[in-house]
Amino acid sequence: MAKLQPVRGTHDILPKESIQRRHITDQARNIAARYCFDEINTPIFEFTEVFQRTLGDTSDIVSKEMYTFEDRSGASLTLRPENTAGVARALISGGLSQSLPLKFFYSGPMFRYERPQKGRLRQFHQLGVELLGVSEPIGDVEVISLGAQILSSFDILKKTTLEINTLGDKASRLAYSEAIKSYFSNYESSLSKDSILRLSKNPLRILDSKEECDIEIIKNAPNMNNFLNEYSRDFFKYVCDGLNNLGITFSLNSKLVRGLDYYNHTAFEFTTNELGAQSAVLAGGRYDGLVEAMGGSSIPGVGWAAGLERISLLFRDEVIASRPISVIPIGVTAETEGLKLANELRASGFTIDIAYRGNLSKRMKRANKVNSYAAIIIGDDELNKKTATLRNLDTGEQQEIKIDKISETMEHIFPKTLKSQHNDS
RNA sequence: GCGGGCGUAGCUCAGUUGGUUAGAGCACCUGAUUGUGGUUCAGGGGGUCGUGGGUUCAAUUCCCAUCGCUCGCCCCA
Repeated sequence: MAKLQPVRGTHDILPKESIQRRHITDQARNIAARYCFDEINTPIFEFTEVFQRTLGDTSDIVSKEMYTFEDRSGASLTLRPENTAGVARALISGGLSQSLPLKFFYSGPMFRYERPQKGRLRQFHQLGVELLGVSEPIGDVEVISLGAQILSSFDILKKTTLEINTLGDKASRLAYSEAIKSYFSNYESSLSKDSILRLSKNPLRILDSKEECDIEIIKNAPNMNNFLNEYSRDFFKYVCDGLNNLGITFSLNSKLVRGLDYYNHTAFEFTTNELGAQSAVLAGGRYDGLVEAMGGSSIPGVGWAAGLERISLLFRDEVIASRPISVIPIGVTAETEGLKLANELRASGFTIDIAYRGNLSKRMKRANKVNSYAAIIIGDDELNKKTATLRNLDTGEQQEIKIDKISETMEHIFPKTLKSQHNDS
């Protein structure tokens, strides 16, 4: 339809899907809370610099995927393409570094100007965690285990594979980067266009390439392991041992480099092959240099982000929608009484839908359509007797109840579990 | 940014080798049932056939362009 459409790569999240989304974020937030990660909310836009400086000019995100615009004062702003930079900025601008270590959970929309496809949108949603101020590898282990726990709670951990790698510390990474650079320089004429560019800007990224011509050359490239210094090697060993200790299975993937410049040491991805071209469900790593690069003091960090849409695609269980009680007034006086009654019941915790229009039959149909488990009918007969007719829509049983005692009576007839059955997520 | 596939009712889709008023199922509305839902039956509304142009006596159908969706490349959650 050439009518009003949402902007490309954006979607309306209708009630049915919203219920599922809320369930996912609520559950993730609760589990993160058990690890003592507290929720943080940062603005969805920042000064462009915040992302430019931290993600690195060579990253695809900065070079071609950011939603950047000028506001009325001429400042360059950018819709956040990810949230780690925003959290790091909050840490610096809020002076939070006084109370390290800090553990944050977040969820919300992110924006990247990409070609939409399955599991990839221009406005998408991530939830994630950041652990700041812990340079020890135990932090990596806990953060990864939190991710595994969350995936497991949706019963989708089994659909994923945890891949991990180490990029080493700064010194190791630098040494390796040099070696890679000189190795690939020998084959410059055979490399893909992208990789030739990477050669000067960010040689490690060549290892990530999926181009036929590159893959041949990558096979014999120097291995990171040979360039790790002792500290980096011990660090990674601790992480691997830690995961084994917790019974978290993983596979080593030395090609796992990660797109963003600020990563060092541990890099990991929970991947799946059930999402078409997109494989990463939850991914992250350690970013010890980030806060400093942004102008703060040297504060280490490790964290991950998960794609809500991707989790949602894997997590197919129907989340049960709410079941209300329908209040069905017939006649003007009954409507007045019905509104009062509905509000009283809502105040005591019941979920009430009012059937607005039509004769009794129509309003009963409405009650059935919204899946009510009971109907409270008020008409002239009832008004005269100051009662209401309560009909159980599952059994068809019907009884008269006194209007002035309706809340207590209802609480008595319907147990708490029924009353709030949809409010538990 | 680059490639492939697809655009017919709110949804899922049929259809036309170019030819009167374009179909089905589901959904929606009305009635059978003026105070009793789910099932059933009868009827009804809803389409500029994505948009613009071209070819033709005639285009939803063929051609071109464009927009959108979708899948993939790249990259990422």
